[in-house]
Amino acid sequence: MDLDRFDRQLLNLVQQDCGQTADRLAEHVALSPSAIQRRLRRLRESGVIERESAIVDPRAVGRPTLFIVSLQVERERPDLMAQLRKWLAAQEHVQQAFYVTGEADFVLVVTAPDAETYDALMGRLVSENPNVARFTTNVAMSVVKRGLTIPVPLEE
Amino acid sequence: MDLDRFDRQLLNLVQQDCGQTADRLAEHVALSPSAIQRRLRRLRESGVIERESAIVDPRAVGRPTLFIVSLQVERERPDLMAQLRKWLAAQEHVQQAFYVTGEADFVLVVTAPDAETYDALMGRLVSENPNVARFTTNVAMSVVKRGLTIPVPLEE
DNA sequence: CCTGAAATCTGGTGGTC
DNA sequence: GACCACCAGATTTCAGG
Repeated sequence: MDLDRFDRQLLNLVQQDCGQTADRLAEHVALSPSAIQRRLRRLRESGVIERESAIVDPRAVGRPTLFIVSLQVERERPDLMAQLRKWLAAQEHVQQAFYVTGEADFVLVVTAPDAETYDALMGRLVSENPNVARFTTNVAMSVVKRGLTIPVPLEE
Repeated sequence: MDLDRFDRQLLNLVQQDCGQTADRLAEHVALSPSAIQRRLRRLRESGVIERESAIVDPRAVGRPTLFIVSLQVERERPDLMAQLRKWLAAQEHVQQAFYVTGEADFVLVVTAPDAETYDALMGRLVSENPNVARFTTNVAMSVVKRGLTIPVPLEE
């Protein structure tokens, strides 16, 4: 699917706020509201817009602590690697998981209400995934920025 | 602001999909649609729901590469620390930035269309922020999971 | 005071040019 | 891509618990 200038503008706007009406979006995109709606629908159906999600304040729901985890694994067994990926994806406390180059093999972003919950999770991680060699934890003392926004250039 | 069982259910649902109608949400929450709408509005106005955002597929917009960066700084100068935070928050390519304990001082998640763009950004990081001592980069080869969802327990 | 129900009104959907 | 008619959902108001 290729995106023209209008689609790109829409993507930038909708990443900031996907609750806006088409009329409101039309103030920025020089397109009629119905054209905007049709484009948004196409973007959703084609999977360019993966999901529309509410971002909640962690402090408000009593889940304040974020942990950044670097994970080293034994890479010999492809089946265990697949299992680990599945395991990570299934854990609700694991917000994000990346398979990376470098010293670490995976980098995780984990939320937990407290250190005990986090410890329990990591205990299960190592006991249920035999190819996990070791991990190091960084506790987030403050969140400087938080989002999944991807800047979309208007011209390719 | 304190949240009852219904609010907590709503937050979990709306983190998965904030485009749902109140009727649809009512199928899961045992509340009338109008009660749901009022609660959602309150959650937004009180800041429990910070933002509602579309999540776009990085591949679809030609910005496929994610970098995980560990940053070490000289911590002597509080003013420079504040400046660095501001700088990070202002960079559109910096999706996330955490101030952490441990070996690293900051962990960043950065998007870029290619390595050159990334290099240029990091060049500006060090030249415009004199207290940046060093950084190490991990390139994300694959994204196992990606989200900002916080599991909200129904009972406090 | 908060929840559920009815009426109004705004925004989204599909056809057509 | 814009215009128009139709319908679904959101907002407001009111009654009941």
